[in-house]
Amino acid sequence: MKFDYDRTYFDPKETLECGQVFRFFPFENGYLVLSKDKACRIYADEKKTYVECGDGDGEYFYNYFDLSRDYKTIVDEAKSFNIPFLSHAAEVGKGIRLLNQNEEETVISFVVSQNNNIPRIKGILSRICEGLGERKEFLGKTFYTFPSSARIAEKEREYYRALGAGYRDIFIKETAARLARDGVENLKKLDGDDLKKELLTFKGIGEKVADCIRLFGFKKCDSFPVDTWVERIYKEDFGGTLTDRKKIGKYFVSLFGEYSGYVQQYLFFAKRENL
DNA sequence: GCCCAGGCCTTTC
DNA sequence: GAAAGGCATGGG
Repeated sequence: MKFDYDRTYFDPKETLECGQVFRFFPFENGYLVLSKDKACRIYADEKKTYVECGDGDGEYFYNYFDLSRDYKTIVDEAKSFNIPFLSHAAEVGKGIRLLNQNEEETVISFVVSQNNNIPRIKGILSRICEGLGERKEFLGKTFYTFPSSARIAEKEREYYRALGAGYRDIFIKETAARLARDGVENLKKLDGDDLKKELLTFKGIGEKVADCIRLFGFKKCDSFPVDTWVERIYKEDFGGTLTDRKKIGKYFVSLFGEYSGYVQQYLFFAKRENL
């Protein structure tokens, strides 16, 4: 099946390239996007963005791309802070949408992300899926599903080392083991503060990764992950003087409240794309 | 060879 | 509680 949406507030490149997701690839005139065990094709013309997926997956991807939310309000709200760089970032990134990603896939993905670059993160996750996921086809193209936590936990750390995960090998295995043992449902029940506390008890999950997981995997929008790019934005574009990343994050959340996650994405995208 | 990447853990003070 | 060192790997 296929559906379309006004491109103004839903742009494929902006949504996929703003650092929230790693399993997507150039495909024809757009992208192939993989989530959990599903795939879709996404592309755009001047006016509209199109999503093509399996007949039973329309609702899944409508929700995945967060299409029931009004992003005009969010962009206007971001601009209303009257911060020049933010107003600019919200304008050039107004086609960004915060995805509703699978929780367990998000946890593992951001454990892999620490002290790492995006192309390499994508490669490691691809190889995990190729090795442990289920082989499927979509539009004549082979893809692999994201494996269950139990499946990931079965392998020894050396397996992930051989995939190029480096010292994160043990974090991947142990995090998956705990997710498989405890179940993700328990995490879903927690409120934002308790969720973060719980995430911080996982080895390999610190402040920044916990913020990414609670934002991208659990839609806690009062999150402002601070990585090297955000630290740069804070210093160069906000004239900030704090050096502690935790304090920088608190500062931004106190400023942007429930819009923090969206604002963070606009800023990150604009900075990284040098727009 | 260098420095950096959506950082975190352990040790030490 | 803060600061410093170590950590795997690949891209630029």
